[in-house]
Amino acid sequence: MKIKDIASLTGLSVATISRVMNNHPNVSPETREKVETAIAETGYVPNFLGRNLRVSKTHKILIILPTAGNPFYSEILEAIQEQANHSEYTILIGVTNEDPTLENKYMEMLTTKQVDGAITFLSKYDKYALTQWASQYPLVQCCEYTEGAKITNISVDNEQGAYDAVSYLIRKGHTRIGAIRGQLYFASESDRTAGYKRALEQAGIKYRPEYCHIADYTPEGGYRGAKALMALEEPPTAIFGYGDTISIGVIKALSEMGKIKIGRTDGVRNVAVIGFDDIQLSGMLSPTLSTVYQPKYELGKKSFRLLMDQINKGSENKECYSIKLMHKLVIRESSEL
Amino acid sequence: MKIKDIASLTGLSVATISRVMNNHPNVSPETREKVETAIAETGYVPNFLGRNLRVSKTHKILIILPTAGNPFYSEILEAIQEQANHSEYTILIGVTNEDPTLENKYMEMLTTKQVDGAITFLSKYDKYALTQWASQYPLVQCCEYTEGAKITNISVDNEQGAYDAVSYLIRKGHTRIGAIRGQLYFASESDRTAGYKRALEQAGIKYRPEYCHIADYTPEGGYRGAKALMALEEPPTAIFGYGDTISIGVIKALSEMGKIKIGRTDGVRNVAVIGFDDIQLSGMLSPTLSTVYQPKYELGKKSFRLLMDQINKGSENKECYSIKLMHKLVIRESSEL
DNA sequence: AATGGGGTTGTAAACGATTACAATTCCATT
DNA sequence: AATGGAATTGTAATCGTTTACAACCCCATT
Repeated sequence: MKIKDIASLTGLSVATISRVMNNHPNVSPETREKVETAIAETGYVPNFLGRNLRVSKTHKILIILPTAGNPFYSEILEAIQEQANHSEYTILIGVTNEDPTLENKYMEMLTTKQVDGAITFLSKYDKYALTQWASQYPLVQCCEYTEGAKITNISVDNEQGAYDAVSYLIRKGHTRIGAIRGQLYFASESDRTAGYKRALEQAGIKYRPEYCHIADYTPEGGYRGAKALMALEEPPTAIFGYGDTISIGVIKALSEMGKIKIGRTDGVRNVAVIGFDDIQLSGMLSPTLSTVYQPKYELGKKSFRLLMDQINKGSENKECYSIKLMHKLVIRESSEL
Repeated sequence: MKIKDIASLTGLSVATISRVMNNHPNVSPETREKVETAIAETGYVPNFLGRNLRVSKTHKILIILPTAGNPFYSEILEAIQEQANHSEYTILIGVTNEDPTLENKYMEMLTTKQVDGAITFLSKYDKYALTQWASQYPLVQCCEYTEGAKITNISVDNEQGAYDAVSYLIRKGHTRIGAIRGQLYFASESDRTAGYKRALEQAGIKYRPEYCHIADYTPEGGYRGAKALMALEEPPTAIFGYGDTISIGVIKALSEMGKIKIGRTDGVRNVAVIGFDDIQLSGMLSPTLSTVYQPKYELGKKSFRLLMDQINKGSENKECYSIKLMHKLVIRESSEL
């Protein structure tokens, strides 16, 4: 069942059928009526392969994620989805697992016209390559940025967020503050490390490399990281996790070791924990997790909007925006016990 | 830059270029060489819109999810992604939020040839409509099934899983067992309820409707559900959550109310909690969550394989399979304190 | 009655690839 | 030298739409 069939069925031309399908104004009410009943009777739906080729649009956008498991991304994704549902766009998801081959494969979907644009959550691109991509295709970078690349990006101020978190711990009297960071893969990470160091420095605390542990952005990573930190000769009295998923594991490890206890009465001091992201789960842990809030809904919504602007604008006027949204330190129990 | 450009550049015909692109055997080594260098020099990549129309394939498959936030789905998705990465297929994700309009919109992507097949995680379809879809397009139903529909589906035995969990609680001496279920939307839910009832009945415990609370599949849902159950005149001594995300909230609520305490010494009996799914987080809670394990990796992998079989098989031989994978009761701390 | 113009419809050329089928070349065989 | 057949290449149709342009009809105006 194709447009031609409807044409012969109604005795009209394919052009007219097409006009009805696309709500073109110049169709007489009678023919429109006739065509619509024919469509309804036959259950005809247009083939997008033909349409897409003709108009050179796919109405699909690609979301490139480093990993599928992190709830932080899921929550942003949810916001993007919501926006997409209100538009005529469908989202496609590509997970790279930090495999450069896959990263390229997904970017190539732009050149091969499989998608109209992309939102990437990666940052370790070559800045020249990235600028090149961004100049040719609708593309926005979310939660990350690549130093020196000309591309629209949107994120929080990770340096300041980390600074705020660590400064808070210092104000609470901590001087031995551990950190559990990711695999050095993201710009957001370097920034958080910079903020961590700045806070220490400002308080006159010297930075100790052994306090900065490298792990996955997973509870398991945080769990192992915390165990390692606490095994040091002089273990930290507070641990800053670079993601809530990490801090979940930190809390688990500390609880297990008796370094965290709710309603403690034995006089021992609990190890303080602070995270980053503020995923939904954070309020549901015991103890609830203090963390740096990222406006995930806005990050997702705005990314989508920025991408749509680029898509609709066409190739002229290719200016790039670099947008910072506000983070917020959220104090719950884990830093207060 | 299109195939024609490469053709004129090399002085060959488009057919030959196409043959080189698709590794057809009948191309002389010299021309192949010549074409390949031309392609490399110009950076030509084929336009998939043209190709897709011609071969009537998109190399995309759609995953239809009820919600984006549940880590249970994320973990299955991860498995599907892994499979897809090894194939030439890309996955597209549609989240319905239980909006029937969206459900239809996504299913229509099959008829409009936007995707080659779909994996759906929904169950409340009209069985005739679903049979109709499944007979016309590659389609598999994952984690759910629709009674009476002819469609390939794969899931665990939810009835037996719930039965095992509740029976275990009964063996541990509990007789007042609460349940927190979802919004009556999934077949898996009805099945779990059936298993819950069967276990009670077999032990001679009468089913009390007020013990069966309805909530969202979220920590917040579980949190509120647990508070409601504990507010009953005769509160339950154990709570079975229909998903780990629910049970996370249950644990939170109970901890807050002092109904769960790790290393309790006051002689009070803790309320037991058990979940369903076994998401990665479950081992990272305090207390760790006892639950019914679902083989998420296999569910994802097998779904993808089953879909590929259908896609590759074409329209002939449309037989449906109904596959049950094994669940497993995983006992951790939350049921043992 | 001729003219002009708005509204409606049709004709046919795209879009960029793949692929039957036909045509050509090249060699070995007779 | 003529023939046949395999290997290679080219021609042109095709996939299902959209859309510029042409064509037509109908009616009001002159």
